[in-house]
Amino acid sequence: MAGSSTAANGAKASPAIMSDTPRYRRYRPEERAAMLVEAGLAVLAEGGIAGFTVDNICKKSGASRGLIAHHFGAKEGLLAACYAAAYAPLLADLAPEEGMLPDLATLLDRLFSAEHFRPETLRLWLALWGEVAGNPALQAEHRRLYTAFRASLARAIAALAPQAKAETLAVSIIALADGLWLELCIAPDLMPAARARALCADLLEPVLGPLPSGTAEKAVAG
Amino acid sequence: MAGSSTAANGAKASPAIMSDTPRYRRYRPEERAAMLVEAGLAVLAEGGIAGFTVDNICKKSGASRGLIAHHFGAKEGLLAACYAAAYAPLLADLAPEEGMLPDLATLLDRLFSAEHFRPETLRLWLALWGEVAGNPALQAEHRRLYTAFRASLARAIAALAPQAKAETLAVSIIALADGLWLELCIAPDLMPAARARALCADLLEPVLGPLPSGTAEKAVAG
DNA sequence: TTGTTTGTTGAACGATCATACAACAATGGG
DNA sequence: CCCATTGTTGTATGATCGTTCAACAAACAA
Repeated sequence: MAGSSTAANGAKASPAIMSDTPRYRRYRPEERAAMLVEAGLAVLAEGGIAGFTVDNICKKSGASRGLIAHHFGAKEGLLAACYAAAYAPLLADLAPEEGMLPDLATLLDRLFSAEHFRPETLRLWLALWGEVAGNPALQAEHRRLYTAFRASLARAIAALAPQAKAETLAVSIIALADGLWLELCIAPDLMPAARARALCADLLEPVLGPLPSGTAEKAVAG
Repeated sequence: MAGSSTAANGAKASPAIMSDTPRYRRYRPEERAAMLVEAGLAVLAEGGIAGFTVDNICKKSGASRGLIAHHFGAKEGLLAACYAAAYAPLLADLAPEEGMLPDLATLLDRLFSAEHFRPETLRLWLALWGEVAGNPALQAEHRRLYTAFRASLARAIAALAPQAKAETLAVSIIALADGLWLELCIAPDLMPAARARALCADLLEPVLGPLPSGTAEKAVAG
């Protein structure tokens, strides 16, 4: 929409009317970056990594082509930012504050909350995981975040059942959640969040004993 | 390498020497199709869906560009064939023959065998899953194959422990395997096949009782 | 109002993509 | 040996990709 180097400039309707309506809005760098990240997450969820194109992202965010390079250096920089942005809410839910950790049943409720456990989110993760597999920088970042995630879970397990193999169980729980997530995406009607949560509890209770809100009610974030 | 419509034809070294060395080999359609599928699986494993290009596939298989369209209509046809080809060995391992079903411990050994449980294979699945999520045709095919897979597992569980919720457990086992597969890809050194198998057994044995080859040895296909 | 800063624009560019197609040649039957 | 069949080739084509960059204008200070 801005002026070009051609001669057909400034000839849009009436110049007098044009002058007081801004051609675009100027955002602070952090605001614009956040807009691009949000658009990037949206197109990843819609079309996978193949849909993560400059055109799609800019159309979705309302920005112009040049902005991705301007704010993130290149498309890959935006992808890394999208990755961090996708992980952030999960970590925030599972370890809200330093020192204060929810109990295991609450963690499971949040992990399988309707907010996280939905096809849209999984599609996003599928696209990101595929990239992580071949991108050392993203892989290192994933390892760092995953470790923190697992540690929170392990501490919650240890608090509930000191005799259990907390680290090992934490690994299994995350793996189970990821796998159930996958099923949700393939057959959304057969794997709602509540069923996934119940499946997880069924497998855990023989090891850890009954979990407070195992079957129903008292859902914290769902 | 074949002739072109330009005038610079037939001028390769010596025509007399050329005449007895075939310019290319002619395969039966099914053979060539299999070669292209194999190459497709390879490039998917190496570069994800982004690496699944006509150029890459043809270079890998030694064929020329036109063959994908000739044998599969379009690139998407080849992708569907690759998907079926990726699922086939898993199904063949888990339900070798109609009527004759291995016991659960053997099934787990095979599911977590070194043949299936390796990063290369996961990268392939990651790429395919990402496509399945947005492709109704692939999604239907996945559902069909997955259902057969789960049914085999459920029968093996029912044979071992009639009182268990076989279908539910089968779903959980597959989800757990998928999630552990994912971890393998992210941190191959931390999640070898044997550890994944052990994690699975740890979670299952409190429900099903001891599994024959739970801890070590007697690996069937690993 | 004027000038400076800087976030924004979009056309241009070369690379790469999937596909179509007409010419070519390997193979096998005659 | 010749001919018909048909699997194979690779150029041509138009679309789309990520990136660059010089011009532009919004915001703000003076």
